[in-house]
Amino acid sequence: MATTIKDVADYSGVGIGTVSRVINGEKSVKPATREKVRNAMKVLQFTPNDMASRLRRNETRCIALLVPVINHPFFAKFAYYVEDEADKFGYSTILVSSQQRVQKETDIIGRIHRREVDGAVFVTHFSHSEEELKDCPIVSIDRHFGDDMPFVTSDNYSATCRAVEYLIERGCKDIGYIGSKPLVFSEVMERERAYRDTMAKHNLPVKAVNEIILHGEEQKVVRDFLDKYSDIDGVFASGYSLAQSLYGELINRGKRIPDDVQMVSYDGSFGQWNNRNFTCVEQPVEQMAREVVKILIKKIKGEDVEIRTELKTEFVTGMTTK
Amino acid sequence: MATTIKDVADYSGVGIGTVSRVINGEKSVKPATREKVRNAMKVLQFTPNDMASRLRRNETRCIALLVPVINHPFFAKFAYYVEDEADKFGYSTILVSSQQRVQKETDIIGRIHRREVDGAVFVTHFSHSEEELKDCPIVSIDRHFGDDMPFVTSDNYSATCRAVEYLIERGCKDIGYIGSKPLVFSEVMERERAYRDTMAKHNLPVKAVNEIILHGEEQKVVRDFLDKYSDIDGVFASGYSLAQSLYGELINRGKRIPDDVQMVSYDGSFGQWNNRNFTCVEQPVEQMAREVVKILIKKIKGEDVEIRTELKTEFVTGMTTK
DNA sequence: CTGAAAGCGCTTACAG
DNA sequence: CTGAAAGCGCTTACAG
Repeated sequence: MATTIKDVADYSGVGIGTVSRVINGEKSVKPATREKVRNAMKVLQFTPNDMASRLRRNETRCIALLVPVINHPFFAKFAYYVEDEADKFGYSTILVSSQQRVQKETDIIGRIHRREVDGAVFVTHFSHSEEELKDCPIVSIDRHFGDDMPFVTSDNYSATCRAVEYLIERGCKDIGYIGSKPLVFSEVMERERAYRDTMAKHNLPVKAVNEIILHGEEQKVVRDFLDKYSDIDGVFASGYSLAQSLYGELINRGKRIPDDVQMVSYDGSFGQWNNRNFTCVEQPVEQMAREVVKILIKKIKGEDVEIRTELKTEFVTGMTTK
Repeated sequence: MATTIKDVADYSGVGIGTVSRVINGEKSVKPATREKVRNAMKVLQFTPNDMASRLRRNETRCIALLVPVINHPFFAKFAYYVEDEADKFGYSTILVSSQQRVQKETDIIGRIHRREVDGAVFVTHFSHSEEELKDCPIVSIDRHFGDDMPFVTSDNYSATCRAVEYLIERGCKDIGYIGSKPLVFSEVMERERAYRDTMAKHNLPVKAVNEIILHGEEQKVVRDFLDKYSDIDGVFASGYSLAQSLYGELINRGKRIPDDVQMVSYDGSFGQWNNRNFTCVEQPVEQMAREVVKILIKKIKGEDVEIRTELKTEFVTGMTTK
């Protein structure tokens, strides 16, 4: 049996309440008593049992982080900062890769209900009933789940306008758009709208593909896109994986980048893993992660939070445009 | 207040013990009773409280995963499979990126002691006293911490011999080695030994740099390496980040790969993020992750486990060799 | 400043 | 097959 607060109390000749007070650093303990207890803890190598205090306090000090996949540069970087920020507040982060399975997402809601975690950060695709989500402290990235679930997003519309305008400035006339359509309403949809609006404004033809794409299917969609619009001289890719696939496929088809086709993507600069720099709209991943954690913790504590938080992207020029 | 087992018991007119038995699927409950209880649970929207059962059972059903950084392709992929495998056994995975801070590593040991997690998977650099590690269910990758801590590794020595032999077969005469020296004894050290042995066997000169390198410092070490050994026509890089840096720096210096310099690396194929394929020794990341989790769970349950588990790598030829 | 006691929501021998 | 009771290791009014 591990040593408990009771053992420490007996050893130091005080009550268990006093030991608890020392553990929790309450100042209402007489210094002499505190020392006695501290000493006993050291001698007995006592470590307080978290499970017990959690039960008593009714808080787990854990949050769940749900991402579609962790081995993807955007999500990995995001996870890195979520964990770091949560840690600052004394929260642990439970990692869940949904692998696009709705079941794993729903599981998280169960984990909140059964008090395995206090709340969750959702980066995902699926929809969930408002009923299920009721009273669950969840904050999401980009997606809207019901009216009172907070989310953090980036300036999708204006950033995409800027990116498409850039292609036009660089001389592109036939600009394609390739994106992945989310399953629930998401700010990501603003990207396509921005593209269409910009094309309309310049009287340029729309060449868009925007489908539901699961991870791993990018290749096929990219091929279909290029088969359909073989004459493009510019393209906006809504997401890193698509941009990667597109780049590879364009090279395969003998296109030179940026000479024959110029590319801009939403997310594309993950320097640590890739020496190539795409011209891209860079999301403030770190800031988004830290913000989402702060909002979640406020929500867990029952404080009021903003429903919508929009953060600024940065436009980064790289080797995929002239 | 959330509904508890007591509410369910009252509603269905049974004792709380019986409700508990139904929750845990014990077969010793009369079907009629079971139905009554099930119904009550549904009506009252009861969800069992995990914190309580954990305390009572003295198990958290959580493991911690410690990696130096999560936003690195090897660790991210590894994390993906660790989480997936742990989930199969009903365990949640708490993610911790140590960011090379010894403090965060030591913290994990504290988390085990205070029963926040049942055990941990360690992928890391630092050393810890045997005292601290005593009785902690921890399984590591590559590193040896004391004699009774199990670890999973790959066939570092023979795989590196094979890789260096390959460079020799391809005509290299001046083969460099660049690696990161771990802070505690690690199987990774076998790579350098393999390189040196192979060079000796062929009477070729040793041009090795093997330093303690923290993430983010690769660039500098690579530059120093290339300054010192500017005449190499082949190089073995012990790790993905080093290989990436090396590749970039060689290109910067006007070298053509593989025409001027051929490269082989340990880890280098992370297709999902990188269209370039390095010639490399590919570690069985998935298998390593699943194995490490299985061993950890056995250890948590007090079963006997092998101290050393070696898994086979695969040699993959790519565009960095002739 | 501190102790005795109740209670967090479960599980599990024990007895029937 | 099932209930009453003890107990997991803490925290926290309450009373002094």
